Amino acid sequence: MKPRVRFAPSPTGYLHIGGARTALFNWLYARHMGGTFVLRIEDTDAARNSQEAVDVILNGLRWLGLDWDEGPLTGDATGPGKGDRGPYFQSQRRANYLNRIEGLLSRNLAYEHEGAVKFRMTREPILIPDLVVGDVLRPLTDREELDPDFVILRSDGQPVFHLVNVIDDLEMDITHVIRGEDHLSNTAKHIALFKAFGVKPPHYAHIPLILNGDGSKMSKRDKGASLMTYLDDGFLPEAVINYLCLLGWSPKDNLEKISRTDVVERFDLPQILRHNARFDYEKLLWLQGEYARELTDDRFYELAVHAFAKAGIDTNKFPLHYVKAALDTCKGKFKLFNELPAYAGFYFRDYLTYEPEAAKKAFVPENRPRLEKLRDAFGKLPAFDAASIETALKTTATDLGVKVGVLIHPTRLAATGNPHGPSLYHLLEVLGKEKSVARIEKALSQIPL
RNA sequence: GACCCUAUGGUCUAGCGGUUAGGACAUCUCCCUUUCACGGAGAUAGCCCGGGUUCGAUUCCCGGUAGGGUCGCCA
Repeated sequence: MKPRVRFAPSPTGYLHIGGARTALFNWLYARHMGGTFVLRIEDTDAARNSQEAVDVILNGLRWLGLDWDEGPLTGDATGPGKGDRGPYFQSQRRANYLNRIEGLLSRNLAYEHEGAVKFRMTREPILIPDLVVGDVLRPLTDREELDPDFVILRSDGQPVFHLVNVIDDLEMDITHVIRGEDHLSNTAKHIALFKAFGVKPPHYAHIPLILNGDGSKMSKRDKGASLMTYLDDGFLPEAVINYLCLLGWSPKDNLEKISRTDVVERFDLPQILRHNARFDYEKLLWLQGEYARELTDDRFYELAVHAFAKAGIDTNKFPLHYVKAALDTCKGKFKLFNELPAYAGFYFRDYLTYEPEAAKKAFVPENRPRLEKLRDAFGKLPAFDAASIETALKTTATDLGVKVGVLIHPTRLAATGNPHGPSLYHLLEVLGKEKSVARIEKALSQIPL
């Protein structure tokens, strides 16, 4: 029998990076086994839920490329879904829950208490067989000893998480529950409920949690806790996916950069690690650089243009060949797309602000005659291509008796405003003779006499 | 407080009853180079502590410590 797994987030308005990894592991397992990946929205808390909050989840999963075989098609809880075990919003499944509760009440497995309904929890320790952790024997805690029974239907008429989660897993024929380790202890309750419904519980696989870089627990407030911050910062989904795969799972053969299809081929539950992992932003950045460098031109242009637009720079005002030529000088030189406007905005702006520290060093009186001579040399060039520019600059340096760096650094600053950037000769070629000379001219006006 | 899970360099990890404990990120040095990035060469750095089992434990067992989780009419 092919496994059926599910990702069952609650729409709170954001998608936790740990939740994204849970979704990823479920998706990987389904794809590896040829099973079914179900997306179910646990929106029982009506006051807190909204279509926008659901969209955050759907968009996050889509961005990562984690497609679901069954689940909602839109954020509308009453809207259409795909799959034959729907609806896939818990808010639409209320009748099922009430029926199940009736059943438990009639068999005296649950009872009313102060307007709520409580489940008669077994007093015996419960064995939780876990595919990652192994067999876990979970006895009652001291507080639970006092009152082991727990509420399954609130006095306001809302069924609680433990109940609806179990009922849906049961009715959706979920075979493997892959979820965060924070649910491990609660699994005893879930197993007891499955037994009360006369059904064998699914297989469980509890995966370790993701912690902050300093080892503290990652809460909503922590930077980087939300998946969308990575999208907003200009990360590539393939980099995020790759990194997430490496957190708590290992291909075991020293592979670091590994494609999604290779992971699908290798992924299995026993390889999941048992201990929590700290989120290493630097390593994610490294992977980002790896993937950014091998982007196809078309995708690179698209992401770059979008990044500029987000920063208020409309590249559509420039000829397409100019935009492409400008972007070509940047590819592989930066990592995050939201860094691009600062890195290469000079191509699309007329007024530059010079980086103060660099300007202090470069725009000094002794550089005035040097830049003047270089400006004249550039002005006389018949063809303003990178090779000619390089030759002209080197010849000028030789004539002046200085190292090329003496000319290069002030020229770069004059042309871009920054001490760092794309290859100088290539960026000047893209800017063209007129702009290049004009920018040197402008820089000369900055130099004190 | 009780219960549960976990423990290899700073971080992610591989590994094993006997290994020069492997890789990656980060850090440092050097090379390449117009800057940055890339690439190349090298360096620093690790088996949480204490018992036990064993000829021999990083590896197996127990205890401690530390981190994380759970014990809600939150999910």
